[in-house]
Amino acid sequence: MILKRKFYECDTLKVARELLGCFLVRKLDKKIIRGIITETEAYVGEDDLACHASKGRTPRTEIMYGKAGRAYVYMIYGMYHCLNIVTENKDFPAAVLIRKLANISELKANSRKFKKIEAVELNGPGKLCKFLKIDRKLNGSDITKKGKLWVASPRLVRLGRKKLIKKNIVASKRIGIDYAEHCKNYLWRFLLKSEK
DNA sequence: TATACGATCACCT
DNA sequence: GGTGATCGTATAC
Repeated sequence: MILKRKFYECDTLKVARELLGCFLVRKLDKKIIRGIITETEAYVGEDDLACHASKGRTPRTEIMYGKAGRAYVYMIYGMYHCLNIVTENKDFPAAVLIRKLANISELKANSRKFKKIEAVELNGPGKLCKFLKIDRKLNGSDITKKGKLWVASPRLVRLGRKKLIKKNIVASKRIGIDYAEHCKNYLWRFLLKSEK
């Protein structure tokens, strides 16, 4: 089931946690690629010095002030892109950075089922965007509709998987934000431990 | 117009 | 542990 706008319109830390275990799905010309989200980070409001919106509204951060459930994609270090999903209410800037995907699989045009791609590991926002061909053309696109990019909950959620995931979430400090003063110590990075 | 630097990654020692 | 690649963005002039 595709995640609806309402899912993203609430507390960013909650959304960051609940995205763990969900599928990120990318539709390309000739195939669909998906993976399970296993690492996220929350960036919340102008008071969060690590959040791009800490400097207020700019052309770049405007998307974070918009409605929830849309993609915020930006270029970093001149060579990589990062994918975020906008959360919370209009005019409150917040988003969840998608950092890692596991169990990458693809559905080819002439096939009926997803096939796991063993060789690929998308551990890191830059690598993830590169493999899924996510760049700034997708900035602002609606994640709550089956277009080029969306998020779906795993089928087993109703059978108790949700509780299992909750028990396996680890919180830690966010990566690469040493400049963010006291905010760098917030435990706003969430990882899904291996369920083995 | 000029400059400094980053929500990264691969490669080096 | 450290560094370079590479360019959009914010900020200073």
